[in-house]
Amino acid sequence: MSKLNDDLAYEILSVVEEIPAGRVATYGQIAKLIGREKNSRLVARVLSHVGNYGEFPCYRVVNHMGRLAPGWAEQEWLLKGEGVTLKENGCVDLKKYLWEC
DNA sequence: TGGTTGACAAACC
DNA sequence: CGGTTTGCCAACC
Repeated sequence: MSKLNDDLAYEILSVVEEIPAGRVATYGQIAKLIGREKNSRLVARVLSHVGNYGEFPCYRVVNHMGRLAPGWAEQEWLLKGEGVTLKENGCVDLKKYLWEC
């Protein structure tokens, strides 16, 4: 196992862990925080691979449109449980719930 | 070794 | 916000 991959996952999860409840962050936001703004896909890839590795609130991470992860219905309920409302299209109100640092 | 894919983003309409 | 086009970079085949 490459330590590079593990370290990247650690950085991502470390940021994800700092996301407050009832708030969401975009992949680009996290990618920038870990120094990989151009590589927002890597963040998504890692999160998809770890799933719920260590009870990390990866469900608070959405894409730039506020769209949730495809093939993951549970994420919607989790966000609702935090007080995040989703639109009919399934997009989060980034104007209100986007995490600002 | 090299082309395709992707839990994406920014720019444009 | 929503579709379309382009760009980026690592993983996958």
